[in-house]
This record gives sequence, C-alpha cells and structure tokens, in this order.
Amino acid sequence: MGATMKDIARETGLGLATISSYLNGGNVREKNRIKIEEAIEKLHFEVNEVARGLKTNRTKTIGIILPELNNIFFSEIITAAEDLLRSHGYATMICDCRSDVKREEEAAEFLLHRRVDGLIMMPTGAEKKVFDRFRKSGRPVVLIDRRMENGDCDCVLVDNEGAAQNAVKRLMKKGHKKIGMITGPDNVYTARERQRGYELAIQESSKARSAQQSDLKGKTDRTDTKLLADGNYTIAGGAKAMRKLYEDNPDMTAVFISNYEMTVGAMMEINDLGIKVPEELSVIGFDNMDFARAVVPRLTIVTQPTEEIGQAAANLLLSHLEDKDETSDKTSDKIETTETIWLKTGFVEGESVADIS
Amino acid sequence: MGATMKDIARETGLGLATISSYLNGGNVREKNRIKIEEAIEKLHFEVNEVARGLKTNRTKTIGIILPELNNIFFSEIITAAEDLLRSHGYATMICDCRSDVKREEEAAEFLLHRRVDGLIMMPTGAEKKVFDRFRKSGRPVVLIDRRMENGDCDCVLVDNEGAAQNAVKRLMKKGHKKIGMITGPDNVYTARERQRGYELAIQESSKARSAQQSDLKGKTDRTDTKLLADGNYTIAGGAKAMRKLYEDNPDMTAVFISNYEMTVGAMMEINDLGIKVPEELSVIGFDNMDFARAVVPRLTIVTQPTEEIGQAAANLLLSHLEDKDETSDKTSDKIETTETIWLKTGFVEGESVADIS
DNA sequence: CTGAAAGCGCTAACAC
DNA sequence: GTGTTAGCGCTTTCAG
Repeated sequence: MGATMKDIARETGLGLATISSYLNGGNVREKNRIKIEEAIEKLHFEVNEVARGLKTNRTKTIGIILPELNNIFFSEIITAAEDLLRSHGYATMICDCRSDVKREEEAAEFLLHRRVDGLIMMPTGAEKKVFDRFRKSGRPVVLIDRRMENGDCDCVLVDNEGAAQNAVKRLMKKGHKKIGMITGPDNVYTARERQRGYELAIQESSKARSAQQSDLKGKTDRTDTKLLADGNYTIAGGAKAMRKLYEDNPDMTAVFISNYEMTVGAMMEINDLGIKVPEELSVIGFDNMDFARAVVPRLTIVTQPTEEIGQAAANLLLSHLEDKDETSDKTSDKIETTETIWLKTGFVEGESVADIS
Repeated sequence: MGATMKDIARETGLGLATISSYLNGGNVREKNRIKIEEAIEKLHFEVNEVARGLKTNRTKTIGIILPELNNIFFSEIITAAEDLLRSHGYATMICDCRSDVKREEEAAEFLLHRRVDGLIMMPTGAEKKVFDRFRKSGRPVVLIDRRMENGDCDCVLVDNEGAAQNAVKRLMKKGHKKIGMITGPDNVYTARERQRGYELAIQESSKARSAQQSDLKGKTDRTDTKLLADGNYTIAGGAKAMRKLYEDNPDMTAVFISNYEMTVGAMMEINDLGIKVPEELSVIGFDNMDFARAVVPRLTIVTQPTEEIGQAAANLLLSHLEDKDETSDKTSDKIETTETIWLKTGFVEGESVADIS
C-alpha cells in the first residue's frame, strides 16, 4: 500500500530519526530537507496516524456522545465543535445514542476502546461512572447542556433560568398578567431550570405588586399550576400542552414555550384552534431562527448560542489536552479543578407579542 | 494505564496467541476460557483498537464527508448510517466541509491519513481524484445524493426526476395548468434532475392535449421559462423566487418548490404577500415532515427516504468491506463493478393543493 | 489447541 | 543533526 518512513529513509539514504524529526517540525539540514521532500513527493508518502497513535498513546481523536444528531440544537453545536477541533488536527467520532441511556453507555465503552483522547458529551441520563473511566485514565471530559447531579466535571452551560425569567418579564412589561408556560420533562436539567426562571419572574412581580398595594402585603401569590403544562420536549407533547393551557385558562393572554420541538407543536395547535397571534394570544418560543421567521407572524424567541457552546466545549477540551502535553508525567495526576462556562442566551423579537398595557 | 494482553497472559500463564484467539472468537479450551475471562475482569482489560488497527491495517472506521451537518436532510442520513455502521463495530469520522470544495479536499486528505477503511461522501463539488486515492488503495467509496460526472463509483441516489414529475402531474390532475417551479442551482445534480422532471410532466401533458385537439397537433408547447425561478437552494433564494413567480405570472395557480430551504423561504414570502393557500395558490414543497405539519394549511410535500438512503449507503460499504475480508489478497484487485442504488421518494398529502378541475 | 517470535509504522532515547 | 535501537499492543505465521 502506501509508502512508509522506512521507504523514504531508504530512498534518501537517511536514518529514520531524521525523517521523523522532519515530519515533526524538528531541525533538519537544508539539503536533507529537500531530499526528504522529494522522496515524499515521489513515493506519495503520508504519515500513518494509526501507528503514530499507538506509539504516542494519543489518537488525536475526540469522542462526542449526544442524544440525537438529527436535532438542530445539537447539530449546530457539533458543527462548531468539529470545526474547531479539526483545525487543531483532531478528528471527531460522533455517537448518537437516540436518547437511550443504554446506548449511551455502549457509546462510551466503544469510544474508550477506540482510545479517544477526550470526550464531549451531552448527557441523556448517564451516571457519573460512565464517563469517570475516561477521567481516571487521564482523558478530559466536557459536559454540555445538562449538568450531572454530583457534577465535579467540566461543563458548558447556558443560563436557562435567566433566559426563561427574562422572557416572562418581557411579557409582563407588555402588560401580560396571565402567562402560561409549556414545560419540559421533570427529569431533564434544562427543563427544570427553565421552569424555575418562569416561577421566579411570576413571584417577583407579585411581590412588587403587593409592595404597592399595602392591603395585599403578606399574601404570597404562588405560581398558578393551572398555567403550567408539560409538553415533554416533543412536538406532539407541545401540541397537547397548548390545548390544555388554552382550555384551562380562558383568560390567559400569553404563553412561553420552553424548547423548539414544543414550539412547533404549539404552533400547530394554535393554528388548529384558530387562535390569532398575537391579537388573542402572545407567544414566546425557543430556539431555531429559521422556523421563527417562517411562521406568521414571525415568532419572538429565546435563542441559545449554539456556535459558542460548541466552541467553548472544544476549547475547554483542547486546553486540557495541551496542558497534558506540556506537563511531565509526574505532575499529570495533580488534582485538576473543574471549570464551568456559563453562556448567555439571546432574545429575538418577532411580532408574536402584543402590547396590552 | 490500561492492562494489555501481555498482562493477562502473565496473569493466566497462557501465551499471547491463546488470548488473541479468545478475543477474536477462536476456540479456546473451556478452563482456559474461564481463566482468561477472570483475568480480563480483574485487570479491567480492554483491547486497544489502535494497536489492532495498526496490525491488521484495518481501522474499523468509516469517514463521512458532507456539505453541511447542520441540515436536516443530511443529518437524518448520517444518523441512519452511523447507527448501522456502529452496530457492525465501525466508528464514523464525520467531516463537515461547509459546502466548500477546498475544505472537502482537505477532509478527504485528513481521512486518508487517518486510514479510514471506507468513505461515504455527499459531494459538494469534488472531482474524481479526491476520492480516487481511496479507491486506489483498495478502500471502498460510496457517493450519496449527487452523482459524479464520470461516475464509475458506487452511489445511492433518489429518483429526483420521477419525484418532481409525479408532483407536477398531481397538480395537473387537480386541474392546474399554469404551474410554477422554484428550482435549485444549475451546478447541482439534484437540482437539474428535479427541473427535468417538471419539464417532462409539462411536455407530456401538452402532448396529450394536442393529440385530442387535432388543430394544435405538431405545435410543440415548450416549457414556459417565465414559470421557472431559481431559488439557489436557500431560504432567501426561495423567498425571492416566490415573489418573482408571483409577479410574473398573475394566472399561475400552483407552485412546486424543489428543496426544503426554498420551501421555508417561499412560505415566508407567501405569507408576506398575503396569498391564501390553497385558495389562491396551491403549493407542493420538499422534505421535512415536521415543517409541513406546522404550517397552515399543512403542506403537501415530496419526501426523501433519508433513513433508507443512510442505510443503503452503509450496507453497500459494509458489503465491500466484508468481501475484502474474505477474498485472498491476490484476488482483491479484481475489477469491481460499481453499483448504483435508486430509491423512491415519497409523497405526503397536506391541504395545500386545491382541486380546481 | 497453544506458545514463541516476528513485525505492523511510528517515536524517542541514546550515542555519535 | 543524524543513525541506531527498542518498543507501543496487537495479530499471525509456524511449530509443537
């Protein structure tokens, strides 16, 4: 098959070390450099990264485990991460676990055998032990989007709570008081955070009101559970939740939907019910600009900085990888502190929120 | 780090060949088998696929090059292919070339160095030489979606022409005569095919008509170019093309849009123009069920069997890979005939086509 | 069925 | 700087 270093050593009459040195950016005498380059050209030599990996115990490959590749939110993140990683010479092995915990574990096992140098993971339900074997063998792990329970692990997160709180506050500023929310499943980290943001906004406003109206003081206006409906982060769930909210709350003037799939579902249902947006109902959705722009009226949405998330994860990983290359083996098992990067969400105004103040 | 075969040989008192045989499914004496399994358990041994790859010259890794990971059509294909490949023990290295020919070449180079066993590629603009180096070194290549010009290469294609023709015919059956089409860029294979399907349908119907009306016989009714508008396969392009068609053809009653992005763009424009679908204009779009269902009225669309495309590509590749494992080295350079798999598109009825017959 | 030994293509001391 | 040498962890003859 392909020519090896030995071949080009023979061709040039030089030793293996010289060739290796050349290939790795070392100093080589000018005329030898030319000879080597000619031989490489002539023999179509290309380094065998597999052999190099065996020797250096570094595959220059990053594993990525995610719940669903076929999902705009994740694929945007991966695109950014893969791009950055590859520009640093790293390949990525992507494993889609279809939101299945068992498959997720298998994927981790698979990547472990492949000896990837590091792991980026958007956990489905993985327990700590799943990725702890990576870290025990000195390979860095970066979590995205969802935090582990006992999470002493690097991660890149978005301020879900703040984003939801902000969205709801904006509705309030436009005079909305009865605001519904379509929530995600309880067992998903981001879903809980977003719900908490909503609740904080509601509580804050009721506190402000009770401060003004002294007669109401002390009376705590808790979240009205009728205004919450679980949409399970799916299209069908979002549609069903929308209907429920609408039927249970005739006086609701606005709804906040906390992920993209549910936003699609809710819009379908809104259309089926013949509700006019924003005249009869104001809507704030989540993620995916394209969809928001294709709907009538254009949707006001919370956006997540997918590109930055992917880049942040890749950079975090790369910094660990490069650290390790520099420090000697003796210090490599020093206790590393974990880092959490928080990124801000965005907000894009459409025409789906009415001012009723 | 991890234990090696040597460690478990020492632990069990057996030779390396026995361990290797066990690991590769060979026959091992029962009591030795147990000893080996215990040692593996105790030492947490796991095969090093990198070393194995160096020895066998087979990395069990497939390279995938695609124009855009962040695209539902491609990501659905990849998801299916990756799934199947991984169930056969193959990892996938995905390279997103951002629809850039230069990046595409770099990706091929990159994967070549990584010694992937095969390549799945959805070409952006790659010339034959880009992947010919794979095939020269005996590694199979499967092309998806777009055919190469001088294409003696395995590929998985969809009957774009037939799909477009069928869509237009369905419009005709409902009484539509002035049917517009939003086309893709000339230099993309699928765009040309879809346009040809449209033209065939138009020509066929005019022939049928002229057969009935003898006075028109011989008068060839060619495609009316005013009814074609290039949308560049993008959202913005689709919107612009929609507007042009609408302005140029006051009597147009239906439009066929030939990819997903342009469908989104066209819908945006249709909404901006205040056109009522299907009362004033019938619409047939392309790809992406979710979008079709979220729009009012539900869109009638042509669908592509993305899952099957991915599976077909993976299977084609796997069949070559397994062939090679079985034949001896002497026969491995036999001339292989290339195979092309054609898949049928689907059609999902929505409520965006009116019967005006 | 099992053991010994060679070697895949590369890097990394170590001498010169 | 450059050549020599010894492996990285595995598979694979070849004997026994």
